[in-house]
Amino acid sequence: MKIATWNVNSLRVRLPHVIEWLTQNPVDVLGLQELKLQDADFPHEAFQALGYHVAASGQKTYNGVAIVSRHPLENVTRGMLGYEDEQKRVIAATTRGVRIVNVYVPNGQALGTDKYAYKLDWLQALERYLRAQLTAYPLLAVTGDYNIAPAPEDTHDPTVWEGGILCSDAERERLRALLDLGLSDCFRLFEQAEQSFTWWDYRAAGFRRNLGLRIDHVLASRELVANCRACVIDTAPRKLERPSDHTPLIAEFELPAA
DNA sequence: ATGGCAGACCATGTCTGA
Repeated sequence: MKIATWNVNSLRVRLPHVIEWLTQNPVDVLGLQELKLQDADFPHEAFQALGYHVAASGQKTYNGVAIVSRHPLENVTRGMLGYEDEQKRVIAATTRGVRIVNVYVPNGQALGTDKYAYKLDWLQALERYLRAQLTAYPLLAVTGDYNIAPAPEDTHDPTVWEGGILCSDAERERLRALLDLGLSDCFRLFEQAEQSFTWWDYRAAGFRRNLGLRIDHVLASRELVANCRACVIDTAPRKLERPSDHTPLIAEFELPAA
């Protein structure tokens, strides 16, 4: 079972890329973030035509998440129970016995801002939410744009990023708390090339110069991670005309017989 | 030292992103 994540930065603009990518990479599950469109405008037909099922939670202009799945989606939920939030950042569903939680973690803008406080509060709510999800669903994958680089080596230049937004101690502690629930960062289960990133700034030729960050992750529960066979970044879509600033990350699992 | 690009919106500038 292949489970992928991709922040598309406007599904309206990126739909051709997503459809082409799914055609070339027929993953079982794809978590999308930053749809930037309302549910009424979600392009269901394009995914149906490829044989995919979709559950979405969108809003106008900002945020928005969806789960695209080759197999039917069950027990779809939107948002985090007990955490009121106008911003559409969480969607979850079960497919083939695996619980998928797909998240778009707040950016946080800058340390000390209201948005930063919201990010830290939101991450605490995510911890509570995932603790409950793990209890109910031992086979759990959490896909998403976490907007946190876990360690200095997940930035192109620690002297630029360390201590700042996406790399502050408080953010990393919140991510660590998620891992401490019994989740693993699938990417680091395997030997990887140095300077491996999932996001590059549009400005200053960031991608060409590989000035990136690794901020998109697939976390897997103990029961699921035992069956993880690979985790790779696909930089191909970042090379296309009018790309998203993020590129897909794919984790592959050998599932125990149902 | 700063901004640099991209997307959305009752747009011709402003907000947000990371």
